[in-house]
Amino acid sequence: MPKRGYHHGNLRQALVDASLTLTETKGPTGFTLSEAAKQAGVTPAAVYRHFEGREDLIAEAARQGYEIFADLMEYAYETGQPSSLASFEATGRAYLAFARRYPGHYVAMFESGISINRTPELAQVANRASSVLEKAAAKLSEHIAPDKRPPPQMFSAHIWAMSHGVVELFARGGPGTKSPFSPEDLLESGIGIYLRGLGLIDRDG
Amino acid sequence: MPKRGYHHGNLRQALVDASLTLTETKGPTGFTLSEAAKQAGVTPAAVYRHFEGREDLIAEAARQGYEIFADLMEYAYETGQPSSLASFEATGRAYLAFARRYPGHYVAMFESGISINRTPELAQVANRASSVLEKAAAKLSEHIAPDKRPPPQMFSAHIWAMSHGVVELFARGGPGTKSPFSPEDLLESGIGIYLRGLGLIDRDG
DNA sequence: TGTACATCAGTGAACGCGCGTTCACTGATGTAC
DNA sequence: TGTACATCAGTGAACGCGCGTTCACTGATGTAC
Repeated sequence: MPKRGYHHGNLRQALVDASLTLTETKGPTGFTLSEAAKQAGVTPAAVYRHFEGREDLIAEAARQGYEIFADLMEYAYETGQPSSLASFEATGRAYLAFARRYPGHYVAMFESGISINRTPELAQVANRASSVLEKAAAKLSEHIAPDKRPPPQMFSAHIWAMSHGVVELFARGGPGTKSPFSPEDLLESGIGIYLRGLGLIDRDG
Repeated sequence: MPKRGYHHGNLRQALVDASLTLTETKGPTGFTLSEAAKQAGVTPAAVYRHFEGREDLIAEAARQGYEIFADLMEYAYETGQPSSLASFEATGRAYLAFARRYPGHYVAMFESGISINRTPELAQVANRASSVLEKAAAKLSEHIAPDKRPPPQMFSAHIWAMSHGVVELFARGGPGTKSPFSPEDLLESGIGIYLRGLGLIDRDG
């Protein structure tokens, strides 16, 4: 329990949490500094004790998101080991699982317009997340004959794109919401077909 | 040439065009009714002669986007005929080409938060666009043995997701911008590998 | 344990701003005779 | 062709609102003696 009373106790994190709830329920536009402050039970001015301003607050929410995201990806990767195929598939699933479970973070990271290069710290943690996927792709590509092996960054990009597309179009009330397939099924089958195309899964597997 | 003078001549479309330029240069947040009016050389109040309000203006921009989009997809489809494979690939390329060439429309359609179901008219034209892709997928699936044929809506969804993901992450200043591959190459190769996975392209093709 | 004092997290009032929207109006354009 | 009139597209002033941000302040908390 945080301390109560005149001093909040842990206002900084409470503000981040409020921001996440807001972006989650009202979308990236719905978030305002004032509303976040109000939701944390505090005056808008109090925010400036902990953040430089509005952008800084969103950036911190995004940073925490990337942190969780990178952890999740790393965990998924290790869960799949020692099979590089299982590792790769697990990271794909982890992407969607993250979007589902941390929608506020997801919006802050990908839809709030915050630049990855806003601070070195943010760039670094974002990079950690994507390098897990690249590592998984690199390991996997060792199973492809060198002469017909596409660059691993290329197919990690493909999987990232498909995952992101599924999330945006089919999992977040987007234009594809009326699809008869669940986002999970869609991504699972999509990755499956793709890996078959790389010759990494049996034609009938 | 539109008429000049006190009466604008074609203010309605001028406002839509101004909105498109704004969303294109400043993102979905950068658009305001007042700014669009200003850019069209007119008072904000004048907008209400032609639109119900802010939302209605964005919706019209999106509607025009879907119209162009659907036309482009249909044209791409026909260009590929009689080969169903060529048709399918062409529609995928058309998606990215549309995003490139009509960035304002793209934002209005996919990032402005406008619901596809805002008006029946909007829903209908959006549906026309996606049904082209579904038709292309259906034709293509005839070349797959019936017992191992996934539902055509499923793989049209896969291609749509990958296309959208490539656009958002790699073609619009997103987090993947530092990728060494062009969005076009990424999408082309991604679709290629995917179609190989469906058994529709030769392993070495 | 008690007192004096420094620190600093949060207050509350105020600011300037641009927003979307409304309203009564004006004056250019189009039409009837 | 000229005049009277109806239409209606755009004006400009005004509105209430919530925003992000600033500032001098206050009072709770922590520390030194």
